[in-house]
Amino acid sequence: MELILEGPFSLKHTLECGQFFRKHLKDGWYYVMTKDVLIRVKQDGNKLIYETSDGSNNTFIKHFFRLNDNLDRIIENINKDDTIGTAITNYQGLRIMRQDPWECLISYIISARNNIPSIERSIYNISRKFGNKVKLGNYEDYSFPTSEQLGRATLEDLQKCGLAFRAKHALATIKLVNEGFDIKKLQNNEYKKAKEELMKLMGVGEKVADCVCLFSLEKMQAFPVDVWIKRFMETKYLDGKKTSEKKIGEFARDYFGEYAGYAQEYLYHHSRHL
DNA sequence: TTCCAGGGCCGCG
DNA sequence: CGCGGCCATGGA
Repeated sequence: MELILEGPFSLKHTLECGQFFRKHLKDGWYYVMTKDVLIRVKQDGNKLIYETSDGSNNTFIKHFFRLNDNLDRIIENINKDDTIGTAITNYQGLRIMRQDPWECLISYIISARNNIPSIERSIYNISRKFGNKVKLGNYEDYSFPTSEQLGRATLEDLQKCGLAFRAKHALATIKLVNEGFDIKKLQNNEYKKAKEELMKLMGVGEKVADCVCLFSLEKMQAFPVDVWIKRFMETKYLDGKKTSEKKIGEFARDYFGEYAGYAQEYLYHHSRHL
């Protein structure tokens, strides 16, 4: 199938900026696994050419890649100085994606004090072990396990999948969700309230909560502060002074405004390629 | 060998 | 509240 892009979009920058863990580039196609849908997609100028495992069409693709966001207006909003200006120029068309809240939550609990290849491997392992096989042509992947499916996992299972010390965090959160903690419903709350509720979960602190808010709960002012963004912000925006993650987040939301999360993703990607 | 990874929890002052 | 120690594992 084919989708004509109406605003700026870069599939490459969007998928490779680090926000999303389940993608694989093969023979010029990106294979993207989200929830229980496998997508094969590539970009040709202002066109997206794609196929989905369940027949999902343009509406789904637009939703997933936030193609309805007015990116020109957002960029105009956050383009406050030369530092972010450079990042914006380098990664034109980068968009925040709209991930599934449950998948995003578990993924970022796994991300704690971890590196990206290892995070990707752990997520793949739990999907293979507890999810369902999904096929697209001769390519195979596994759906992200539902909370019910992950509810069958033991601590040892999760450790074998490579979660290490994060296994007990994940297990406690899985249990709470299965007891009725509704993540998706937090979309209806204000940013601060949604974040506060998320932080009641095991393995979810400031940073993970901000990632879940930004990538899956429509909170575009969330500004996740990890080690990379912390160093970069201290150097470029805070006069080289050591500053707490909390204060960096507060500064960024105040400085960049309601789309601070977009600013964060451009700066994060930029900071990792210096 | 040592250091680090898209941190969070816990105990302490 | 803010701080330091600790948590497991693989790769550079």
